[in-house]
Amino acid sequence: MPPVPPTVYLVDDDKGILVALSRLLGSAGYSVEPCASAEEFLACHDPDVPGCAVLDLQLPGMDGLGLQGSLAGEAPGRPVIFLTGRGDIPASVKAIKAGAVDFLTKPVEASTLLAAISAALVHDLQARQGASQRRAMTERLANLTPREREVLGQVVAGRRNKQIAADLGIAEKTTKVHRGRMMEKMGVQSVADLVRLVTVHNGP
Amino acid sequence: MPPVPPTVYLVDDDKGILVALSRLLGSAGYSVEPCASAEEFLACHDPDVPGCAVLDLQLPGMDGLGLQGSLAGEAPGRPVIFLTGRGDIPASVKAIKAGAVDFLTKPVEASTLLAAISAALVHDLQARQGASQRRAMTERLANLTPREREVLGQVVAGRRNKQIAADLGIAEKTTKVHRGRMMEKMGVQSVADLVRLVTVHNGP
DNA sequence: CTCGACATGGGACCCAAGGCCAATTTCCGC
DNA sequence: GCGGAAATTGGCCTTGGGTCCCATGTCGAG
Repeated sequence: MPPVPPTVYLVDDDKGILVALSRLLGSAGYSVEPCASAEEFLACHDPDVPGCAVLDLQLPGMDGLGLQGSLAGEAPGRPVIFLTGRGDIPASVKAIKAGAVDFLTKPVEASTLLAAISAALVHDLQARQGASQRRAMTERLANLTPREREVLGQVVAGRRNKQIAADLGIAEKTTKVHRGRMMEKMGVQSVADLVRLVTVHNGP
Repeated sequence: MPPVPPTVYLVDDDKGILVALSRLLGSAGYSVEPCASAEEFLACHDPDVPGCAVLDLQLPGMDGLGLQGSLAGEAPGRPVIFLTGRGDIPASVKAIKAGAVDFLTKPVEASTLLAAISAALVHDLQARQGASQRRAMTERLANLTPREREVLGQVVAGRRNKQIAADLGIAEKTTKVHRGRMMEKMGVQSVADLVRLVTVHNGP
């Protein structure tokens, strides 16, 4: 449906699996990127493309969990689904705790894998939207002068202009000026909106 | 250290396990509540006691995952650790996804179990603190009159007194009265504090 | 040196918020 | 029906927030 179909990165050292899954996912409408190793995946991986990763646990070089760790370092974290033949419980627990969307075992039902991928893509979309909002926020923050940022903090903390002025050692009039320009640059009309903006940004 | 030591609920149909773990956890300073079945556990379970639950997967009657589901329905959700002999990967994935703190397999290292319990107790403590704050908030909300609640919503939304008055079809003066009493009852001095209070309450 | 961004404020003015005092109406429970 | 809580509104005054115009001073880039 979207103009840019989501990409599923397949990472497995078994060529047969790679071919079979590529066919399955391709016919499901996904763009597929098959890789035989973590290194190969990292080389062709574009964090800006929406999609998810389906990883085997056993890989030459860096293993699946290690790759998941690398991926988690980036933002927005690419959603990961594990698909492995010889997984054990500790590995599955570790993977899910580290944020994996699912942990499946071979052989896998096509419907199961597709459902997991669908869920992962939902996660990815939401993560991207959140990241986009956070970027916009960071940008607006960057346009503030140091003084305006200080005033922002105090306003969000619920301080009065008079108190802020006393804290900063300036006239109340001046804080009004900074405050007004800050509200303008942040694109909000009310303290309520400002607080929501800031807490949403710093929270998740 | 705390005057009321946290309780660890042990649910396992193997008497030997129950005895052995009771001894281990008792000597670690925990209060222990051994149960042979989900039903027995639910009967002696007091949600108000701080602590966590260590569940086997296979139980007579309701199984571990079912029990976890029941527990999740309550608030604050009692933290659950699974400890099982014949667990499989899908069960472990399901358990962790459903919020289990950990999923361990028998035989378990004492240090592993104790670490998991320690983590679970941290979760429990934080959940209790959050629930306590939410209760306090709900109580304050309950003390508001219907009108005050309406005004609360509009104020948090950043509306002006004049707009609120127009929306409610009343005089601006009246909204000021409601607003003042609402701020008083909510125990906040500024709109910023109010917004934080409300969003923290409705968020997590 | 000049320009622009930043910080600083004074004066005037307007609107918003809130406190104080007083009043009416409505509805509920005893 | 009476007491009381809730909702409603008025007037009056103070404080707070926000805007406009204007002015000064610093500092770094060009």
